[in-house]
Amino acid sequence: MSDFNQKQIEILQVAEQLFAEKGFDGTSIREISKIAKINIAMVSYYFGSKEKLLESLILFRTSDLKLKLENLFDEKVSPLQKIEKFIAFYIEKVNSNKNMYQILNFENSTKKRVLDSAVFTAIKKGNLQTLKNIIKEGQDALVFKKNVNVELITPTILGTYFYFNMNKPFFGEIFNLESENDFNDYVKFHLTKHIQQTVKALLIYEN
Amino acid sequence: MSDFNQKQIEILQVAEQLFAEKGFDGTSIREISKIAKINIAMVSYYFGSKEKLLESLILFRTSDLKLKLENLFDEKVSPLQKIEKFIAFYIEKVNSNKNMYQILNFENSTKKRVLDSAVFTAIKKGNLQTLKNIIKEGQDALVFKKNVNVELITPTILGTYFYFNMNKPFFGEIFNLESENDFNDYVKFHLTKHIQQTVKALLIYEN
Amino acid sequence: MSDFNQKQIEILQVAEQLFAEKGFDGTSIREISKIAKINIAMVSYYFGSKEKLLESLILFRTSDLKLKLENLFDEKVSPLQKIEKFIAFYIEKVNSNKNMYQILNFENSTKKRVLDSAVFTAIKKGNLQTLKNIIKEGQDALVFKKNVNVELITPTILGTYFYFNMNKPFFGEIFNLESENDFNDYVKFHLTKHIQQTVKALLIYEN
Amino acid sequence: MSDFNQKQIEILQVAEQLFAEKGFDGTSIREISKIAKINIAMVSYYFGSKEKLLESLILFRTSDLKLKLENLFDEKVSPLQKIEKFIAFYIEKVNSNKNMYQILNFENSTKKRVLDSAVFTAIKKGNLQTLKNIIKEGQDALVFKKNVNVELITPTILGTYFYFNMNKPFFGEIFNLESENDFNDYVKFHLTKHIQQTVKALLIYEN
DNA sequence: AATGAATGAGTGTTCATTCAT
DNA sequence: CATGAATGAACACTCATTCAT
Repeated sequence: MSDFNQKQIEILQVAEQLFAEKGFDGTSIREISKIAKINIAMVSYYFGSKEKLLESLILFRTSDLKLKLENLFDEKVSPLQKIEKFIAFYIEKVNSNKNMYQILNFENSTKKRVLDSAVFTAIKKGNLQTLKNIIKEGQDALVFKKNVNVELITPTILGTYFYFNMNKPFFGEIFNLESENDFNDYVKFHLTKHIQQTVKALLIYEN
Repeated sequence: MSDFNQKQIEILQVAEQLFAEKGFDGTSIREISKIAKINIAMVSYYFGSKEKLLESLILFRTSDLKLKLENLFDEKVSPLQKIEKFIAFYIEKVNSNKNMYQILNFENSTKKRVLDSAVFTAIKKGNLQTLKNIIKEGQDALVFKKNVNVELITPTILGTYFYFNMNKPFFGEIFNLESENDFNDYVKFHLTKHIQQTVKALLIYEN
Repeated sequence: MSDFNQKQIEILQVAEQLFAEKGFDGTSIREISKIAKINIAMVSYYFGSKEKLLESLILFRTSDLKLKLENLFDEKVSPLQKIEKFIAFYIEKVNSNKNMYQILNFENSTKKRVLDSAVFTAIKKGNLQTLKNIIKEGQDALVFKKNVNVELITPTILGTYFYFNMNKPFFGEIFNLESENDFNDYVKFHLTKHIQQTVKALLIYEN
Repeated sequence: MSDFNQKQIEILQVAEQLFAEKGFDGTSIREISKIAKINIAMVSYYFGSKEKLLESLILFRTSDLKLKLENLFDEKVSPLQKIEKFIAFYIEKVNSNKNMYQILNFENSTKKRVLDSAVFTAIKKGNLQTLKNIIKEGQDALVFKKNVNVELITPTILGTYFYFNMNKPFFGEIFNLESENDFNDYVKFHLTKHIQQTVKALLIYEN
């Protein structure tokens, strides 16, 4: 799937961690090389530059960001169940790639670097289309109402998750989440359910 | 309200803009001083250090971040209308302070700097309490259902907005928003409505 | 005449010396700052960059490169004497700026950097014109012959000097020149005379 | 004559070109290896080091630098004609090895590297002796005058050429030389003649 | 009260070279 | 015999900060 060797992958993993923790500009190559226990020249040697390291990292993780749901929908399940599965799947995917999403969210907001948005736009559009198909199916089956802004549902799904994640200390205090494990469990069992409830209500309730 | 002089305020405004655009680490004091047309030494002189400049900036803007809704709820309006107002008010506030929120969101995610979270926690808790009061009122009036995770509603409200904002290029393309004005109009008229719909559905619909 | 302060001038002098000795690329900012006993950041601080240091150096010395001969020719002297004076003056000027000429000669040959040749072209053309005027005068007085390629006389004058200078070790051995002083004396008394003889012969002798 | 294999010769040729264009320090092994389409390690492998590559290059070209005039002077020609031939031959040789001379001129001026001057001294002395023989012959035949500094004639011959060459842009403009071909033609037909005229005048004209 | 001058530490990057294979 | 992988040292340059005035 990727043509990075073991050393390169180690560097990418360290970089991912640090970029997520401290931002791209807040992370120095020296720091990466120190933690990854490699020579400082290796980053330039392997990736060309710090910026290209970021690009490589994105490339390395991009395949992980695509939702692979095709087979998920072969089965005979109701649109409602499909929505639930879609959300659970999406949140789980994002949560298990949270470092990468943290990086992308920030670097995307920044006007400094222009990440190759064509790739991401394509992924987003693909995911959006999947969602649209499910909703269309539900609307045709008269289960879902019609006057809903489908494009804004993804912001609600992911935005809820990201906001929760960005304010981890706050919600950690509120919900008494002490470990990374606690956090992940909360996401899996409560946050996901909340988002599912929210979206289902939006799709079903007429107002 | 604040004890910053005119020059300091100018610096803070430039810093806010640049920190939002390029991140804290991606912005140099040189750049700030150049744009603000002040001497480089002035930042350290006025604020002590770059880090303290950020703290001052947060302090300077913090009062803007508090929702001032007290008087809003004196009137006799239904809980549903109150929720709508609350959301509209919240989004409008956040959108008009988006640079500051952009900075806070990122710096908060970062493990590098520990912003004085006591202040923000207090603000967040205050806003949360306001929301809780409204919902309690609606539940008591049997308009809202009971099994809802109130603490996760703010993530839905703000998260939807932030995700939309962070992916401005994507949604700009989808919704054909060409100017900052178009964007603000879309937020005001469509995104706000979507969030209101979503939260109302969640609060009312039983599932 | 120049707007460089004392520290800057010191740096320029050290840079001139080192650039002449080791070439621009062979000289590091570290070395300059060490010898000039200044902080390494000062070069960038004062001049912007290493390349701009070179430009500043050229600017600093450019005025020295112009032949100021005007007053020299007010007097009633023969064209032959004027040629002799011109050559003596030119060689003396070049020899006392030999470091600068060494730098210019090399950097000019190099395709890497394009020194602002407009300035130098102007100087060269000015000097050439001075020479042309003298020769014209001699030709009008029927002292000098006509079929001479005036433009190639400067190459003969300066080229002879530079070749001698570039092969200092060789000629030092041949002529037993042991010190810088010996060298300068040889230039002043013998090389200059040789060049004068050469040019005069060329201008007078018919072949 | 040389024990360099084809690959080594290719490297030497590329190095010669680049050293002439950008100087020794301005040229990186990476660049050489890229253009010569060889592995970076090959330079060190074949030549030991970058510095030794330069030495090898000089060694490789040294034989080209010797004037092979022996057979030229078997014939019954006048000293004047011999001088003319000597100059034409010398200039032609130097011009066709101009890259190498460019390198030597610079690296010789530099105090950084001490090129094995014994070899060059020998060559120069040999060439000088040839010239001396011719001039002696002319003086004995009472064609040339006696009071001439023979050792300074080579500086005049080569210096004129080098100065012309180092200021190619300037003379290109003056003489309207647009291509390398134009330049070479000018050297061959006009510059050479000028130098011949100059030296002949110096040798014949009494002053 | 304000600033120009200056600096040490740190930045990303390139260098020639080495070495295991 | 030849080379891809790797590296320590050095590179030019920028950083936030200090300090004398």
